[in-house]
Amino acid sequence: MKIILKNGDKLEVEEGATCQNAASAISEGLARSAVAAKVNGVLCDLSHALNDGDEVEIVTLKDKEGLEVYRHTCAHVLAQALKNIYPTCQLAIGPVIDNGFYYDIDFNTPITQEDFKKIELEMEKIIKSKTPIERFELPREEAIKLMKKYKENYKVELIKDLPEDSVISFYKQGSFTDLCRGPHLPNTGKIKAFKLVSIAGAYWRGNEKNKMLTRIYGVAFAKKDEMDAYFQMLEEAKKRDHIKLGKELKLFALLNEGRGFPFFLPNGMVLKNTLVDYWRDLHRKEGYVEIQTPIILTRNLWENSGHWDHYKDNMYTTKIDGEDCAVKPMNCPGGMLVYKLAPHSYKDFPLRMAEMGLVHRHEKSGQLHGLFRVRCFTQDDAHIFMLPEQIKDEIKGVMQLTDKIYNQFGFKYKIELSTRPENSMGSIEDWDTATAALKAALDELGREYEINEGDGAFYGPKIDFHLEDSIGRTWQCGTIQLDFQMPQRFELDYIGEDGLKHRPIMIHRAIFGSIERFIGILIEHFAGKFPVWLAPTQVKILPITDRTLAYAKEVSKKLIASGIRCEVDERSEKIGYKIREAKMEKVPYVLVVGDKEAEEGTVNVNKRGVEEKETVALEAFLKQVVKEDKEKIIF
RNA sequence: GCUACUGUGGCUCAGUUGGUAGAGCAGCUGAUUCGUAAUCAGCAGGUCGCCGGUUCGAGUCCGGCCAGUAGCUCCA
Repeated sequence: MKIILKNGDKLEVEEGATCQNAASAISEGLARSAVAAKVNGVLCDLSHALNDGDEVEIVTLKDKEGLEVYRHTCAHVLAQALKNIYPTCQLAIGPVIDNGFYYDIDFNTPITQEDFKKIELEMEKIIKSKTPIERFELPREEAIKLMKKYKENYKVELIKDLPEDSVISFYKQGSFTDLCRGPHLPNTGKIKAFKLVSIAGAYWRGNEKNKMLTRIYGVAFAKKDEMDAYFQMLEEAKKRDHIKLGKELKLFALLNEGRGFPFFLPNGMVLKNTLVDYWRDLHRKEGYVEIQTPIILTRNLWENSGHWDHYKDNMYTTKIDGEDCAVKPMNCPGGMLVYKLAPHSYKDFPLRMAEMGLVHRHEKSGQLHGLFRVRCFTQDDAHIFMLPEQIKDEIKGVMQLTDKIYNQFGFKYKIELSTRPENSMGSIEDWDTATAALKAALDELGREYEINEGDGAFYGPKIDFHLEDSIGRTWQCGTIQLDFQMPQRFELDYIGEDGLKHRPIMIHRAIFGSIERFIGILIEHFAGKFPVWLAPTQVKILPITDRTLAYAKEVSKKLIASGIRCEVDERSEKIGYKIREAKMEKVPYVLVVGDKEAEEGTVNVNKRGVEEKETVALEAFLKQVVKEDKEKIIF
């Protein structure tokens, strides 16, 4: 028998010995840390039998796949523990997810988080027993019989969905057997760090018409300290929660009187307006024109756009003079009407039409969440009308603009390209040209991207941007979508060079996505410590005694005249108290002014996040803060 | 919408086995004029999410509703 063993360094060790399975092959190769093996490129158990000439690769907990095997085994240990404690519960599915696993179970007695301790103890017991995990296979009918014997109705249903002639694999650990594709750890003792974290309802097979099962979530890591780091990250995320900070920093309010409709308070309004100003300035420079279309429009428009048929449940409707109307859930139809106001020539293209549009959508109550999911929000929409040969350059332009904006906030991001789905509209040629143009734009810019085959909207291919915030979470924000539907439904046209009518190519794109949501992300990304140009209050001036109040006001006057958002704390409090408060408000610059400063015409600068304070001439400080505001510097 | 949990003054929370609410911060008034994360004193502020039930009596027990949170589903 000849086995070729590859370790992490791709060092090849040839073994002429008698390796029966992957485990023994690997043990010859000095790889104790193996949790699974790849035999000829296929992930399998360490117990997998080998044939002459097989190539075996070690999979450890450092590999993504290894960690998945580990977490999957955790799910089985959870299932076994549950069966031990609640013998009549029925198992559904127990897959691996980011950071851990879950198991969906049909309990006949309600369970709560308080039961976790008991379950975890049972899991510990199973882990300590180091029970071997063995794989066995059965023909389909036998498999169904076995699961019927165990009264696992969900498993029976799962097997019945598999092809007639398939061989079904099971994994057995002690008295517990579960239907599973595998692979798994060689024994339960390999699990070092896990914790059950939450409980939730989940529909069987994700369909809301089916029975709701109980889902138990757990996390699992190769080492205890990795798990600790994970929980630390969660703590940090909790501190940054935008709903909490929004309240503390008086940015916005969520009230019972307007569920899903956020109130923006003065501080939050500064954020919003600053973002909009920034957006407007950039778009003007990029050759966009700006429009505004009405919030309420008549039913026939929405019928024409297709929304009345397909989106009505999410739309707020009303009657005006007896005529059905709807509040816009999207800006496109209004934009189409603007396009149609006048005939267009190919010479008008590319026509870039932007709209900061306020849209309303009736989201179901359980889906609302802070500023992340609301019922009214502002989209930084734009529609670009163009010739087919302009697609590539326009996409490039939008990509570069997007890049500029995301960099402004220090976001890293990932790009996804979604291609034609099955139920697409428009000709295959159109899709091919458009998709090729999107690819060409990405390639020419040298951007890395993932392709989501068949994941485009039915009306066109799209590019999505996923932001990564300062603690590693990702958010879908920007999108560039080609739309073959709207121009057709609204019969848009232009006169080409040939004097004939043609249908324009149209994209819609958004970079922030929703201003409200983007603000929520920014709050969490910066943990409320906004860069100078965004900070609601940029400078707070603290007079040490009432004697220096006049000087403080003079300083403030100068700053305000230079366009800086500045406040004076006029209260007769001690300086320590004022400092504390200003710091908690996360103001970027706190200026302390006492007799000394008043006399010299200086300010004592306390920069956020910097321990050392410095006393500088007022003019010098003014120059610096104005520069930071204008140049939108991030720190 | 579904499942689980939560809901006490502006905020953060306490409230014992059911005996008609308590603190700190913030606010207001007064004193203090002080050099880098809380000066002192006083005052005011709540029909305990809403509705109903059990009880002599409910913030506390039961039911319904509303809202929030974690998920699920949804986001043409």
